[in-house]
Amino acid sequence: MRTGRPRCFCKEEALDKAMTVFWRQGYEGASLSDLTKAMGINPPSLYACFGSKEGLFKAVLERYDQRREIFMTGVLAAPTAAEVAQAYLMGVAGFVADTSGRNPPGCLMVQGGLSGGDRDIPDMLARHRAEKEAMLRRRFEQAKKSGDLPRTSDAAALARYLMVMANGLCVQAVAGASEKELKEVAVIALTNWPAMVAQGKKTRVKGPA
Amino acid sequence: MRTGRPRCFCKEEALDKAMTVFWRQGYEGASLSDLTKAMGINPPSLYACFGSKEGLFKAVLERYDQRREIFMTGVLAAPTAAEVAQAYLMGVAGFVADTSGRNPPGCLMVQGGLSGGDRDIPDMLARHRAEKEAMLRRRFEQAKKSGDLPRTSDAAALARYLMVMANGLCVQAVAGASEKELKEVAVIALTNWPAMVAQGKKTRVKGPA
DNA sequence: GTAAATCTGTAACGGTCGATACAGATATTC
DNA sequence: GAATATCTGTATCGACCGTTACAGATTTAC
Repeated sequence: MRTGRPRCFCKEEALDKAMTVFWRQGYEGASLSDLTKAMGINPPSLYACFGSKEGLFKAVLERYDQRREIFMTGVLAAPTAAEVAQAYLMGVAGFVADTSGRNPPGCLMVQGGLSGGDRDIPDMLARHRAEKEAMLRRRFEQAKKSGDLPRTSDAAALARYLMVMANGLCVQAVAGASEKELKEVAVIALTNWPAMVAQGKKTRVKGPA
Repeated sequence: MRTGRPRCFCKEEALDKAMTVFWRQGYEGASLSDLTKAMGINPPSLYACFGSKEGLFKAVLERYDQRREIFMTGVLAAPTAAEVAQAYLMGVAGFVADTSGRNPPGCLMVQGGLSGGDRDIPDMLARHRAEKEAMLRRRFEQAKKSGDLPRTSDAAALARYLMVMANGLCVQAVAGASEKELKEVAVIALTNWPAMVAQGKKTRVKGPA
């Protein structure tokens, strides 16, 4: 066992508290005093455990990823590409407009910071979002191979479309949109799945304007 | 004429310089020294002219609105609802991924700040985005009256869908997406317009899941 | 001309930022 | 027990934040 005085707080609980603050106020908007107050610890404890504010954020983001991994795994396991798309968008719509009060509105990967004094955090978040997009793209490529999606369809563009929708839902959610309103949008976005998957062909012919 | 020493800088040019800083770094990420440096003036000049950092931001946002008004007017003047949607999304896709280097990527109303230490600026920006959404909604309501859109279609949901897309495009743009990639997404989003406009009926019957 | 008004640059304000020095407390190791 | 290691709270660090006091410069009003 490790020597010295043991830690007086639960690391996971502290991360959850910090997550809420970053989620609601963004990386730059979350001050150290906001964080330590929410986490119920003093600055030296925070620094001993996480190294820096950025280190804390990275740990929070990792934990966030772990939580969302369950969701993504379920989504990708849907039997068809159409059902993947539906599960993803409806799931995101419900999640970002969470009415339970357990989470702030939106998504940490968006609300955490799109811009800032330097690009470190925005870039980090962009990489995490790109990773999710890549998961969807690979799932759609697999659907093309299995014949679920036509060969002409553009897996990358479809994944990007879903990601744009998801990010847009985050923006709308933090502006106060209700779960009902966001799910209406998700339904609209999913309505033309048949036309969408055929879009790859058109794109190849005439390209985007 | 006004008495006293005249101002040594052009107010409009200074606002444009400040706009770029807020656009790229967000409200909180833009420090006073960033702003005064970009504007080429000293703090007292800034405060005499704009009152405060928030006052400067409001003036910048007003100027931004003026610039975008030309775009929105053109979009709303399109003959059909389908063409309005196309003009809007393709226009936004081109704008937020601006390759000319004249503007930072994304949109001031999104990049300016989704979150923060307090909600003043995020709320202000949300109101401005909601205003644009309302313009689209009113245009679609008008299209319903003129028979361009079926009576069953949901003008509010269609406008919200376009807004979600536009905001998502901003997020994707600031993460480095190219104009080509964003326009591919816009094309996909517009592909199922006929199915989308009929969605209002479905929604009324079974509601969003 | 003189007075009044406004803008300018310098220089600094109090406050808060993220981050730490330090000493006391609490554990393991021997 | 003594030695060592780690965590804790207090109190504070220098840096930068948004903001402003002040004196000099430049204009109009009379």
